[in-house]
Amino acid sequence: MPELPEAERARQQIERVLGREIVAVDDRDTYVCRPHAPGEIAAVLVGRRLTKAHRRGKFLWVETDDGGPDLGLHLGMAGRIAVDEEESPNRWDRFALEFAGGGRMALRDKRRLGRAVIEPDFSHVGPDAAEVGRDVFRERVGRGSAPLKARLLDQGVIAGVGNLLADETLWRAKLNPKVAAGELSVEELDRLRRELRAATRDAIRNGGVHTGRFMPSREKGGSCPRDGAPLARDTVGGRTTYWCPTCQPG
DNA sequence: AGCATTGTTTCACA
DNA sequence: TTGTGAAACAATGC
Repeated sequence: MPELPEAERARQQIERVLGREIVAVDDRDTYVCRPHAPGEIAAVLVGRRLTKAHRRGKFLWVETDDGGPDLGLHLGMAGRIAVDEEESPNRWDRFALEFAGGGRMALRDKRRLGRAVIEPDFSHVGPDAAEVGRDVFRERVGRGSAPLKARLLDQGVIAGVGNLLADETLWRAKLNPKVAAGELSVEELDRLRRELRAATRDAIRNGGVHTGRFMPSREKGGSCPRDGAPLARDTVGGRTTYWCPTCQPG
């Protein structure tokens, strides 16, 4: 599920619990909470309140009051933020905060690749894919011999693009995922950025990356929503990739 | 049974 | 040293 649009939704969920006093923390999952030992996160959060929720790409972090440490969260491959839900606690809650008055916020993640950590380090994370300016986008994305899609997926280049959003964006921009990123013209880079922003905005508004226009066709036997051509399928940047060979020519 | 998976990190290699 | 690509990680679903 989680790419930039889902992470933004998660950030908005976190905002619902700002200001509440934390009375308990479940940080027993030593994989999700690595490198922290059980109880370590609890020790610094109990008694505090979350004050502000931030996001850069798919990375989330929350400030705490009185100069307390930031709490970093990542949804991994299948996580989401569950706030004050009925079925809580849930067997797939990998990390959770309990608040005074009975409320609860959990990182609910079947795959267990999500992450909860104190004082997260984002020094190797690029600018947010939906916020990055034109000139910075040109400079960061439009270089290298790696396939364009691999460049988009590199969170150190720009942050927030996942496998589905990459396919959706490249289809909208009519660019081939396999072309070397450094070969793009300035016009193509600007078009790519424009479609990335539009695809991201649409996904946030409509409820997730799976609501993209290209997504229903993105399966074996699928055809292009624009011209009906059978889609091509291959592994690009280490991920399964679909594209239209007609309107996204190499 | 075997394979794929909306993500990130680590490691090997050029 | 830098850039690129594959494998590992965990667990579920088809």
